[in-house]
Amino acid sequence: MLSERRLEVLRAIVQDYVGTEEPVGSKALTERHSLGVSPATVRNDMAVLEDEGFIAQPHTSAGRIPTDKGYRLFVDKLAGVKPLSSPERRAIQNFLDGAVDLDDVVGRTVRLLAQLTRQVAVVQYPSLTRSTVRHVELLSLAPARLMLVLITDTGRVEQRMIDCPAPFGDTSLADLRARLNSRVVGRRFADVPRLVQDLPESFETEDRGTVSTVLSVLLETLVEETEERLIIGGTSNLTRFGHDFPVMIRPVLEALEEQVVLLKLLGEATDSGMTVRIGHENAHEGLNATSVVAVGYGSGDEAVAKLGVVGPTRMDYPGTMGAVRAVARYVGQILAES
Amino acid sequence: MLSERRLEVLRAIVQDYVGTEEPVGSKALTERHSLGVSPATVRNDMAVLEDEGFIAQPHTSAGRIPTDKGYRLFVDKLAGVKPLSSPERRAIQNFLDGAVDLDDVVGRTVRLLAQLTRQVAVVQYPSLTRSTVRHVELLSLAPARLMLVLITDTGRVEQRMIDCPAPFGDTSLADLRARLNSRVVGRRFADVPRLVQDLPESFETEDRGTVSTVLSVLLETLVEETEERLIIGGTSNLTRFGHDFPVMIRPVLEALEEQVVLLKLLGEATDSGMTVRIGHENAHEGLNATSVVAVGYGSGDEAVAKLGVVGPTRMDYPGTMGAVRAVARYVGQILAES
DNA sequence: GCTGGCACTCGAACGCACAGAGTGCCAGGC
DNA sequence: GCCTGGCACTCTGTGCGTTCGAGTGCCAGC
Repeated sequence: MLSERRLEVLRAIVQDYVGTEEPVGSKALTERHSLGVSPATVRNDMAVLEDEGFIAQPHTSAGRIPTDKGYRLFVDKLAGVKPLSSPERRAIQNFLDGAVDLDDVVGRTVRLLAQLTRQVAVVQYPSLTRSTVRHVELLSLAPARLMLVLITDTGRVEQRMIDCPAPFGDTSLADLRARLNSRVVGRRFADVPRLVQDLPESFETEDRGTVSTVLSVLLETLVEETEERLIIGGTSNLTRFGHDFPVMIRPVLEALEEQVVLLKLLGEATDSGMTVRIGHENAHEGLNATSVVAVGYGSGDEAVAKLGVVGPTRMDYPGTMGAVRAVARYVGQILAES
Repeated sequence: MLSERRLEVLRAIVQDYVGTEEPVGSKALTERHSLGVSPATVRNDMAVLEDEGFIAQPHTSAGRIPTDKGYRLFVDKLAGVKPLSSPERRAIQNFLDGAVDLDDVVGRTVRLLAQLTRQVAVVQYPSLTRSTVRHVELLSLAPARLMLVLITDTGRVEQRMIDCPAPFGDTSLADLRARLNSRVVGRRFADVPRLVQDLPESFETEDRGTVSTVLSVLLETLVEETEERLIIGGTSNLTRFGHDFPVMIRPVLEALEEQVVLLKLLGEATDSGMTVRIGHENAHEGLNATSVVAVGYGSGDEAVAKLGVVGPTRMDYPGTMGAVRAVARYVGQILAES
């Protein structure tokens, strides 16, 4: 186990490196932090930290920079989550309160998060899997053409066109609409299939085909839309990445364009609490030079989706974590209110 | 007026520079193009072209590169639109045919365009202004709470919650729904306000407040949603921008994040035909080093929205224009079918 | 176990010379 | 009048050697 002072040295190295973006040497360390010991002592400590793999030298006779393992220790043991200042909190609340609908909430959230952390923000739309049904509507557009509209408790609306196998009368339509709603409103998506499976049987033979079609489209929508959407923002912050950045930024932009990658990334984050993945801890190769800070958010006590930021491993972890957590909370509140 | 050969020299310069990304000299030009004259002659022509402002030298004793004005002449007079190969066309069609709904169409389009041109693609959602109403639906969620659903002929769906000033009976609701639809279905958004303005008068006094509320929400939706949405893709292509690109790419990413800027950009494009804005022709400062190729697309003969690409001024104009035009056409077809 | 001292290493910065590409201009030929 | 070959000139990019300084590792002493 590392001594108290060595941990302190590591913390100082991380803080300085994050601030200056340059390898930090023993002399600079003692000057900028009151460690109570001389540079020589710090050098010894650094040698140990390097042996243990927490820091590294880009080249002989340069200062040290933290390794992924060093950041990991920093995040786990040395850094707290820095709470936002109250002006900041007020600003968040004001900004999010102005949102008019779900798209707007998500859009504002991603901009806010990007601005607050000065990094790339990723916000997932509230998942349908854990949502409940607020209303199902069936509209007749033509004799054999229906539109299905599905409204969730998080305000999301999905619609689908349905071509019926046979013309479907207005009374049957009203009937189906009423029965559907009485069974599924307030229920979770996951429960819907079970709740509607026997519906066709209660209709006249001639209508059963259409009812089945409608149900299959409904179920399909539930499944398809479980495949989540997300939006990203603040990509221009990538330009502050580092000196050698053409080579750094390319794979990151590519990874960010692959929604699949991002969804997997957020999916890997634990449901409760904040997840920080540092450098090579990220499965995706293009993100090996980045860290991801993610957290779940939701309208109630349960997370319905996740949000987070992607930035260089050399990031201000306490500040970033504080911002991410605060934003997630406020978004949750907003969703609960609407 | 420039002689035929000088134009030919300009064309050669543009082509070579686009290909190699390096200033092109007189010797290289004569070697790679059969101009039928010697380097010395080409040098004289280049001197003239430079006097006229079509090309420039980064520094004395370097080759020439085209100026914005040079690209402008190239696009206007020297370059055709390069049609896509038929395998490419088939690929486009297959890719777009797989789309399941409007979001999917737009999403696929943007990816396709980015891939085809290897640049940043921008696709605007079909505008509501020129759309017509397919259906208006009113749902009663609670005694004094309604949901308004608006469906357009381009498949777009908008919904709004409405809190009524007074409870609203089911018969009144059905009545309002029927009258609304009979007046506005098939009509253009722009005409809707005129068509519904006298509706409240035909209802009982106690319902007039609610009817007015519903109408005002409807009109509000029409106006609000005229504020268009758009999506972008292929930002990682920016990394192929140039050598000195941190400084180049930053303002571009920032501009791309400002939806307002992009909408204005597309809005400036003429409705019919293709618009090419080169370098400083773009009003936005951050895009002074980029060119924008945009074109309208629509389900019928009229454009309902625009799409295009943003890339370095040093781009393959004929190829890009060909891809943009082809994609716009196929998207139009897809929209017309659905 | 901490400290000061010291020799050593290595990258960044600077100056310099050189090669190469490209130009402008001029005199001569068709 | 237009094109061409030749030539001197002007740059930039590159390679090389030197210097400078930050930072290290190690050691002897407290």
